[in-house]
Amino acid sequence: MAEKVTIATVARHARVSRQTVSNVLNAPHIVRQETRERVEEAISALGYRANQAARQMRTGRSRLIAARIEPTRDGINGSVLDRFLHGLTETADAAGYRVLLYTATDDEREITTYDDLLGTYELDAFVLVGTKYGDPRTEWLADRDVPFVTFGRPWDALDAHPWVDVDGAAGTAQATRHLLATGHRRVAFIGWPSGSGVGDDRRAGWRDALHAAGVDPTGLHRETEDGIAEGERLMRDLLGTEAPTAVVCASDSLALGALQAIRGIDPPVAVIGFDDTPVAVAVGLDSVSQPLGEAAARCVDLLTGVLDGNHETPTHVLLQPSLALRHTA
Amino acid sequence: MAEKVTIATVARHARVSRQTVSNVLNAPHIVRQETRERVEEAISALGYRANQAARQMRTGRSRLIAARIEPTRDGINGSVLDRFLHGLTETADAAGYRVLLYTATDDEREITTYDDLLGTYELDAFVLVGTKYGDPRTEWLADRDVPFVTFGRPWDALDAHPWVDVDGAAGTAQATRHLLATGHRRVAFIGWPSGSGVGDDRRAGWRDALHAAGVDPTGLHRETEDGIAEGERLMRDLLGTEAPTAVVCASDSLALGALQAIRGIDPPVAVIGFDDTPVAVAVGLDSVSQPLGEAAARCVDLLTGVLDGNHETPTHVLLQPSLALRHTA
DNA sequence: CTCGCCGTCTTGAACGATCCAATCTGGATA
DNA sequence: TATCCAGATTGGATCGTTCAAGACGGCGAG
Repeated sequence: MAEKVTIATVARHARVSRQTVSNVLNAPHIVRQETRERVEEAISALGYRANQAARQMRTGRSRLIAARIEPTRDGINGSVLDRFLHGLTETADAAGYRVLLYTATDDEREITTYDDLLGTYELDAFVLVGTKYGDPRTEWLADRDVPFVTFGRPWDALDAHPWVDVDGAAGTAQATRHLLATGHRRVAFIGWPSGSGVGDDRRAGWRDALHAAGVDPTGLHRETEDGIAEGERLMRDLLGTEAPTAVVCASDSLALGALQAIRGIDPPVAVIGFDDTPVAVAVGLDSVSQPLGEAAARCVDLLTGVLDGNHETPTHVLLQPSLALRHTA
Repeated sequence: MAEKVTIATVARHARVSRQTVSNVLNAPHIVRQETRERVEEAISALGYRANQAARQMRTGRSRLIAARIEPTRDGINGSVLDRFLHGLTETADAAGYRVLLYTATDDEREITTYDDLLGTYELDAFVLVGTKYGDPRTEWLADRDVPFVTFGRPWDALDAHPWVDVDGAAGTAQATRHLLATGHRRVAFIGWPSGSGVGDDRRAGWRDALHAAGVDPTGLHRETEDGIAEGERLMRDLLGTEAPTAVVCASDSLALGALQAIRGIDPPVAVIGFDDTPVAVAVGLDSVSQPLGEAAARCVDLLTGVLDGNHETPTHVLLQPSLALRHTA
């Protein structure tokens, strides 16, 4: 077992002082080129790697970003988080940061966890996925000047903190326009009850697209909690009245339920879901696809912007979704 | 902003020395009860938290465990990892460890990443998900005496290193027995080509269960790469010959394909998948369910056993899966 | 010629915890 | 009263890095 290679080993090897080695790493421009090259040579020859703990102790920065991994709620939508996390890890890596996972069963515990992570690990930043109106977590973090980004807009105060989001309204609008373009007029919408920012946004996209096309949306929409069974129930309900010929859903779960409700109906009712989850891919359901990798990358961009003191970076990013067309619309 | 609370602050507050505070934290039994209580009181009054970087610098241990998050291969099976990671985070947390994510596109890069993580962050251990025959990664880690556990057996040398796995053969056997018990005789199997430990294991479970029931499995099995389209193709192929009345599949992807192939056939062919992914839940597919939370917990157990020098813990854990019955069988 | 400045490099101290060896305390024993 | 001992406590050194301040030589301006 070779002994540990520290900055002192490198310094000895390159016949300079510790500080000069440190400067080569952290402020290369103040070191003369010839010296710099000698040091860099020594670094790679010895396989030196800066010890993060020691660095952290001095600078107070851990180069660690915390992200929450949730208890796989629905199962269907859980995979969105999975893809987001992967993107986050990849981009953070490239920026010299690492992603630390944490979980919590409720908001209060989550805040305790923040305290813990900050206190013992000195985390640099947090990434929150999904926030609600008046979220206590963002408030807590903001109060303490802890850098953080949310994936999802703070609907009640868009300028409260940095965020990255996908334009849900644009997604449902795009889906609706696609259906209109293929000849449908009675395009329905199955979504969530009013009050959730995300749900309202997605419904608005559908409504606006219909209005723009001169179609009256009255009677063409239903609201419910998320879930396959609920989607099926509401779709049957829609079919019972003046049946729509197509439907846009606020989630793949709802869309999957709708698909089950229309089985066997001819001509087939077109269905478009939201999130492009693996389930949608599996059953060939058309769906609005969120650019999750891109979203994760932007989260990291925003954070590094704040962390590296670059205040010129924008603090809000709204990404455009795309339509994954298969064969249900 | 209150100034930082260090071990010295606590010591002053409790009118003892730093070392005594440290002893209260790391070796409580050698401190007189009265003193200990005074120190503990000071700790909670001041909200003191041991600084991990400082501790790590002295002890060389980071209390960090690395886990890989993969690029969501299939999408369907990706969610298995998601659930596993959640369990890992939760259990590690309880044991005083944190989970750090990493990714890599290929084995070579992954090993470079190990080197990096060990060098700069001094990671305590690794959790690998899925290993192949003669995996270079496990070899590299073992060579350097880095503690690690795999979720998935090293099929070529079961004693090579600690592992946790789910008994796939038991799962397919259970599925097969269930089908036999409900009156099926011609129970087919759609799996992966020979050579993958996991695939061979799952096929063996089916075959053994048939043998035990006195059913000849000849002509009742097909092999292919994973995927929905492949599952559908092979199911049609099976139907073309002496049609089976039920089929057990090595994955939910294959099972989903099989389901599409048998649509409209009466009496319906029973289908059972493997992994109990969200897709299976969504479409009501019966599936063999792996106890992922339990598996993650056991991984942490094994690691802490090694890390805390407790050599009496077992090094292999084989868990039993269960059958999630819905309505396709 | 001297002074100050700049670029380059070096030295000592500090971050907050743990380990080690030395010291203190109080009670039992000679 | 002096001695000893075990248990509890203390101060100093240390981990590897960065920060702050200073040293050194050369150069241009006064």
